[in-house]
Amino acid sequence: MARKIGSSSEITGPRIRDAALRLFARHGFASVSMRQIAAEVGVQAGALYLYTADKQALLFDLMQDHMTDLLCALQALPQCSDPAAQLDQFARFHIGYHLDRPDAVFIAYMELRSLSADNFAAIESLRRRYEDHLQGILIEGAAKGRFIFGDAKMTTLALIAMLTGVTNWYREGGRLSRADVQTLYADMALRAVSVAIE
Amino acid sequence: MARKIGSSSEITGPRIRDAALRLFARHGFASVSMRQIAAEVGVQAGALYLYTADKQALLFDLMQDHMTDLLCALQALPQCSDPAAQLDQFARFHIGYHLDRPDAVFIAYMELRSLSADNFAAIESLRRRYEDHLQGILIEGAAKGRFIFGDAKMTTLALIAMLTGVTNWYREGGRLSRADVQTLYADMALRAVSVAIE
DNA sequence: TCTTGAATTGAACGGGCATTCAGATAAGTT
DNA sequence: AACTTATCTGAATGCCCGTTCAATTCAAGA
Repeated sequence: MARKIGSSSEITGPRIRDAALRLFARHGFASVSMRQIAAEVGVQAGALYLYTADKQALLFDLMQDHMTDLLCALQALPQCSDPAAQLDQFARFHIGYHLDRPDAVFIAYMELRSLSADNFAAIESLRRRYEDHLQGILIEGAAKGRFIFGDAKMTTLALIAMLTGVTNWYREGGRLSRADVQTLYADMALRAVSVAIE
Repeated sequence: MARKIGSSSEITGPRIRDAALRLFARHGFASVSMRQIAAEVGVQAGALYLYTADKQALLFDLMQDHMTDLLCALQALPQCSDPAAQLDQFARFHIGYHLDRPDAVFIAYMELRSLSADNFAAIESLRRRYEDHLQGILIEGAAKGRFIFGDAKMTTLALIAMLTGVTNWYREGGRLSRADVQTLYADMALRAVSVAIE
């Protein structure tokens, strides 16, 4: 037997990417074999190579799409001029976006070292753009005298690490709701740069 | 040829653990082969099994020793009663300890999913004890009216994620000194729970 | 209905994997 | 110097890896 009934690239392609995303997130890129991904989709390993050049490209595409989508969604946020409102919005956005895509986020932070040098550089530059957005908010807030903090770059990285950490423990249906978590993290971020809350 | 000149378990044992620590941190547990570790030490792969039951035990021992040492060092800190001083001390300790052992820390946070179920539970329980220490400081500070925050458990995890994030970017000899970084992170932690700085 | 090309199989390739173990050699002890 | 024991080799075992490709079958347009 060869071509399967009901088969089409519009179905198999996304199914491969979904399976790879889930398996990479759960077990790690290096531990997942092409055969495992294929089995999840219900095809033979060879069929994967109609949809990706190789395993590395599969990982890179997943990461690049995630980062691109993230930057797009960030761009689409409504503008506001008050620094505290901007930081609050950023924190809520980051938490919400990350809680919606736990697997993609996990991969984007854990599998950087599985990328080839070129691919790593490409992803790092996208990530850098995201960080720069937050850093811009912090610097503007400091210039306007609304924020106080020690070092803009370090504070940026510390805040992003803090916010991203939510994916390590948050589970749907737990003690705290999504909105609770967004508020609590946003408030912590604001206080961390000396904005009084309540 | 068989036994090598100058060979002894007191030398080879630690060298194997050092090599494994460095290689696991750099390339990931799943990507590192026993042959690579052996080559780093200058010995054949079979010799590793005089020092570890298998590859999984090698990882587990590294992680367990790291967590045990961390808890020991935490215990050894001088006691103080002021909540703000306690949090400041904890933040400085965490940053300093983690900057001293980047490889061990990296493995302890990245390779949890490479552990067997039993080993994972053991490491998680050690990590839980560390988190509980910080949570105790936060709860006591809130009870004394010195700290304000939304939720103790969540704040604990957020602070630890923020502090641990330092290992992602700090490099010896960079723009900020070790002491700078400790001060900046400690101040952010304090502000995040509403303690006024300066 | 026939033809074309998209989709997939299944086998094969060369290689690396963790782990085991009999045999060999050096270190240490008497 | 002789003996014991700790240490290590090197080959072997059985398995899984990523990737390729000729052959095959289905879908869809003419």
